[in-house]
Amino acid sequence: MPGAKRRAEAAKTERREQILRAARDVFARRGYHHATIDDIVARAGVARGTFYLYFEDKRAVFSELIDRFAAQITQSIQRIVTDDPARPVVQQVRDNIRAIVGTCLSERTMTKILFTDAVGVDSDFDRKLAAFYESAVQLLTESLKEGQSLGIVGEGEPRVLAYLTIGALKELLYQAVTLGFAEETADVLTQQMFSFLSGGYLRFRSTDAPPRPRPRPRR
Amino acid sequence: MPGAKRRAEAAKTERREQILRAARDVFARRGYHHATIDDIVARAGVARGTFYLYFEDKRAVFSELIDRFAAQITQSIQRIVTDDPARPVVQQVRDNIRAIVGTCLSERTMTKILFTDAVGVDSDFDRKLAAFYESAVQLLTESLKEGQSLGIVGEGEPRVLAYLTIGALKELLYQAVTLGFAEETADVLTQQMFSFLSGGYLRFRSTDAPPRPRPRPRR
DNA sequence: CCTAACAGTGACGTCAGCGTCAGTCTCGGG
DNA sequence: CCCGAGACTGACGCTGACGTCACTGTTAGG
Repeated sequence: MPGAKRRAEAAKTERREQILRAARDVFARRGYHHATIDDIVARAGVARGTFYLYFEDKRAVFSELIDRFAAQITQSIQRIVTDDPARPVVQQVRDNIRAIVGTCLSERTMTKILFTDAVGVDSDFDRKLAAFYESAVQLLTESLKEGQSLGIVGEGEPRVLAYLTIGALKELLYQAVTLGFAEETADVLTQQMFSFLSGGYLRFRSTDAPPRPRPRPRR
Repeated sequence: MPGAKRRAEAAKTERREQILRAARDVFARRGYHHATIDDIVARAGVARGTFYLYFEDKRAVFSELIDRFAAQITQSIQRIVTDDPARPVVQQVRDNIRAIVGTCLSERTMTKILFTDAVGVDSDFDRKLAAFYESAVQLLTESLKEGQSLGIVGEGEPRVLAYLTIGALKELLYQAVTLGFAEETADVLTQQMFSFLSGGYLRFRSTDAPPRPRPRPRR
């Protein structure tokens, strides 16, 4: 029977997933460093030895979880194109923010893990993560540079702007997930983030402030 | 001799400091979780037992380091007053940003530790830290509300704005410290942060964007 | 029905890091 | 000069988590 092999294959994959899910929950609850293999196998309902049939060690499961989540986020971001009149850049920017917010709100557990435990696991892992992070910063920096030359992005060191942007977004997402905001708030958060990027919030009568547009009263 | 006792006292304090410094350096190099008591005493040049004469355990040293640093940051922030014509609010905001940036740049090691290791130490410690963090958010949120009623701060949920602000600042500081920016860049960073808060950076012809001021061309 | 292949098990030996404490050293007061 | 208080030391025993491996259970093919 050729189906037998296939069924066995599927069962193995499912077991793997089962362990991954258990690990994810345990990491979220106890934090990477306090989580033990025993916690994970207990949660997954398998024996200690079984874990080692599927993963090298704790670090390996963690790594796989993060890799998947990182890929999920990366996928949700669309590179911005400036030559499509049907899709204004504003909308594309908004869509990207929205997509990231949506992904994080639908994967709260992983979001929390990514933001609280991913740093300090291991120096190798830290390097890998830093590389991923750097590529995100790089992408945004490039986009900002391009935006500046198109007059869509204001003056300022692009890389610094990228840090500020990512930092703000990270914090917003972290809090949203931690405080348990409903998934429906995604649009509101996107709006707030977008408006923050568009105009900041400080409004001074342009005295000694740097050359910047003065706000007009609403409407 | 009454001075004898005092000298002994001073020696003890100095020893304590010596261990604290060693611990700080070890935490920065290896991260909280990978740092061992042996690492710390080796660096401090004292025996294992001595450590326990001064601190309960690893967590206690760490806690003291963080407490001191948190106090240092808290001190550097001045509550904003709106009724002193000699000190415009703009300047006070700027000064606060500048003070925080300055503190973090002059205490790079602690800044790095605070941002990378402080979360996930221990659930008690996490709670303490969350409380400190919350008080900062609270303070900023209140200020923003007040600012809104004075027309200095634009519309938006104050608490969300607080998260965005703190997130941006955190990331900026973390990167500045990690990438080893010179202390002289403090003013530049302050300027960038301030200008980010003042006007964001996205500039769109006001088509479908939310009601916001349209940028005037510079000068 | 038998058995080989293989997934799953969990008791076991190992070890890193911890906190202790009996003993040593130092130094100031008598 | 001697003694005792107290700072300091580091070898020691303990523990909790790890990864292994000899064994057990299951199932498909003969």
